[in-house]
Amino acid sequence: MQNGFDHASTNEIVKEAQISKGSLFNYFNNKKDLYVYLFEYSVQIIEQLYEQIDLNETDLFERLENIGIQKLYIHKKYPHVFDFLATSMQEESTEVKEFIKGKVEAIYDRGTKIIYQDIDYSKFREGLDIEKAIEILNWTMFGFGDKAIQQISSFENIGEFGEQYLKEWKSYAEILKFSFYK
Amino acid sequence: MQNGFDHASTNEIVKEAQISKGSLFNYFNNKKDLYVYLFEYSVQIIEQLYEQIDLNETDLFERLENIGIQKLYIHKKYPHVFDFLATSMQEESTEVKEFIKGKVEAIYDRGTKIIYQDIDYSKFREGLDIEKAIEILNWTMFGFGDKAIQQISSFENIGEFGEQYLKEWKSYAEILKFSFYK
DNA sequence: AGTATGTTGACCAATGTGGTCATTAGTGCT
DNA sequence: AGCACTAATGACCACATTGGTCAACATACT
Repeated sequence: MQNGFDHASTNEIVKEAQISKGSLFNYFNNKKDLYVYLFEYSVQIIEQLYEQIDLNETDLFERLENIGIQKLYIHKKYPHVFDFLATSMQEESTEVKEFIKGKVEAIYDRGTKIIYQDIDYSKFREGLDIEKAIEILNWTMFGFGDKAIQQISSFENIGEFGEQYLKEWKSYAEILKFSFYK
Repeated sequence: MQNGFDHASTNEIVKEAQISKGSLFNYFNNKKDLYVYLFEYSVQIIEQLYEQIDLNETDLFERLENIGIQKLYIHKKYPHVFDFLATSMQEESTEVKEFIKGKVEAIYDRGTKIIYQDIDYSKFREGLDIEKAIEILNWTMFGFGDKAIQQISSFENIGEFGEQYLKEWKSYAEILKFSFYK
């Protein structure tokens, strides 16, 4: 995730993971296999997130709020999954480029499709460019998410953090609702 | 910028830069000197940006709009300056870590101090949490900036792009003003 | 004790590392 | 053209790191 495929040496990996070189190559035939495994693992985690989305919730803010919390919990459990996929998208190494090609984009596309499915857009005020409004909402959610992740390590109790996170987010959401909703 | 100090090999650098190894080490004593030069060069570019800020403009949206355009032009001229400093902040290499230490943060702090100097906050509606509003504004500016940068390469004429960029940004700004201003 | 499974790190050939320097190419001047 | 000077080159160096192997060891269970 930090260095990309070519510059991620197995020596560094085993040192960081505190396992021996032999053990790594006992479980994986080669470096590429390890990468592929990690990639597919990350994909699977994100697919799980998609499946947990409640499509009966038609309010956009509520929907995104739920996803945000899920994401937070996933990030606590698997801290590098999202970053790994994000960086894999701009992987330069010829050895894995072919394998990745288009896969991440496809997942993101599927994600946005699900996330915005069956949303009740009649709640938005007239004269508003809804697409742009959603972009703004997305950007502030990402921004807020990043901010939260930086603070997450200072909290022991994830549940407690989740509550405070939710409460704080609601005040940001309120500001945007003021402009977005009727 | 892509690999960090340790994993940025001089071989790769000269290949990418299309110069010979000898030429690189004719102008720089060693790899660290090159890094330090690049760092200070980037800092200088950003300082220039700060100096161009018009402090007589007290409207926050106008102020940020001007800075956004300046940033866009800088990005066109020096495409990696901002990314270089952003990644240098999380540089792990012991060889340059000490040199960077705190410098980037200091520059960012100075930046935010200047950017929000003498802003007329009386324009904001009552009951609004101004700090949070500014965060939202920042996040959407970053988001919009990223989006613009991805499109910038497809434009030949930077001036033309700047105009379209500005026009599009104004419609985002309008949505936020609806919530922020009286 | 014996077997099966998991883990280790010294070791390997191959490649890559930051850096050097004698040689060559290019430029400007007379 | 000839000369002087600067700038660019890439083969070369000693050494470090690379992905990957494998015989030896540790542990757990019957």
